[in-house]
Amino acid sequence: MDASLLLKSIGRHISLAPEEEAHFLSILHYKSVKKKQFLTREGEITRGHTFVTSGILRSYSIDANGYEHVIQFAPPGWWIGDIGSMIHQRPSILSIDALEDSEVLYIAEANVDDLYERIPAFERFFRILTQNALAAHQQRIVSILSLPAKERYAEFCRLYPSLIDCLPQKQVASYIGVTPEFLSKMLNTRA
Amino acid sequence: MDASLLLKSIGRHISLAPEEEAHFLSILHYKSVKKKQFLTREGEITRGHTFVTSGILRSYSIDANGYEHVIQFAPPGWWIGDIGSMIHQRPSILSIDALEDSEVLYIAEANVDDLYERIPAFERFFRILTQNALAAHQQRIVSILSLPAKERYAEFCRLYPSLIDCLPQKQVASYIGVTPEFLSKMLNTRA
DNA sequence: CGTCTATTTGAATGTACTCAAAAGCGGTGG
DNA sequence: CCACCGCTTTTGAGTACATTCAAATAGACG
Repeated sequence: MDASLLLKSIGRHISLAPEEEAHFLSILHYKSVKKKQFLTREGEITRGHTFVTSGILRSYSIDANGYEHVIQFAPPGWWIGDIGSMIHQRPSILSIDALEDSEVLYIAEANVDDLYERIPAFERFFRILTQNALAAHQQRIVSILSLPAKERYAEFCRLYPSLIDCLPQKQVASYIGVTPEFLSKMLNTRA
Repeated sequence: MDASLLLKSIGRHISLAPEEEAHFLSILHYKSVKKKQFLTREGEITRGHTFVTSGILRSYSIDANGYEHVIQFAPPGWWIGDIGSMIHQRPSILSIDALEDSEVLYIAEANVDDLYERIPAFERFFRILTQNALAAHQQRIVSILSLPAKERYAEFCRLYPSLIDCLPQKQVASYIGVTPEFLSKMLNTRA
């Protein structure tokens, strides 16, 4: 279990005393998620705060017709989860699975409050993390409401250039909110 | 300037010593925003964390065709702002104005970091606040991507029953992502 | 009362979807 | 190493949900 990426990410916002770091590492769990395996299924309670160290995961909802809608992709260095399920301890409305063989580290929800008590700096860390996520979500809502499909695609390419060439087109279509057929036509129609 | 609603809201998550509360109140600014007046215009840097004490505000983006898209409504007891502009101190992509004569309290962005230093409990308060907002935004993205217009409207009615009968239909249409004409037809077409 | 904005209604249009089928691509096993 | 299988991508025809534009009606406010 290699927590170096996670510690580096934390170190960008707060500094931990050696014993604090040790305690943090002691409550960390490791999990391997092979391609197509689930980390969480819709209806389950979320496992906790999950950080991706390798591979790539996605969270998505399933609509009344059985179609999937991707809410987030999580390459290494990103956190993923159904935040509503996490904070209210209610069944998840999202499923999370792996698009490639992946590895994650997570903090069980049961340990999170204790972590905040012991090491208040984590309040700050997760505040910053959550504010960044909120800004991204807000931006996404603006895009979905304000931009036509073609520009939502362009924006996705701009924001996540490294994801574009490692994701199946079908997944990108689902993220920007169009059918795979429509995205294909869009990309193959000049002008 | 009546901060009782704000203090009550804070008290639900953290407790403050009398001198902490006094310090907090001392950095609070009051502003009246009359109907149709702006709190923030697109392109400006956000004023800071803003809490509504009376009236109702909305944040919205304007697309290439000049159409408005409502991101959030803020009745009394709610916070509002362009979080991206706030945390990165960059120009706002949202405009915020008042739908009714309103009053807000805000903390200037310049004082926020100092507030976190002096009273670390505010790290916790804003962490919780932001997590709740993130959960709501995530839910909204799921709805926009997964539900047809009719059900997005039904969900809005379910989530914000008190807003439905105090908002012009046009504003609700903008929030759920349809034109006012279409919402009108939707509501006047029996099943 | 007059003005301004919101809502309704209608007709024409367009963006994106559904369904179907063919073609491409990658992985796996014989 | 090639053949086959499953999944993704492409392409096409028909359709639907939602938009645009226009005009009439209704409400709210000074």
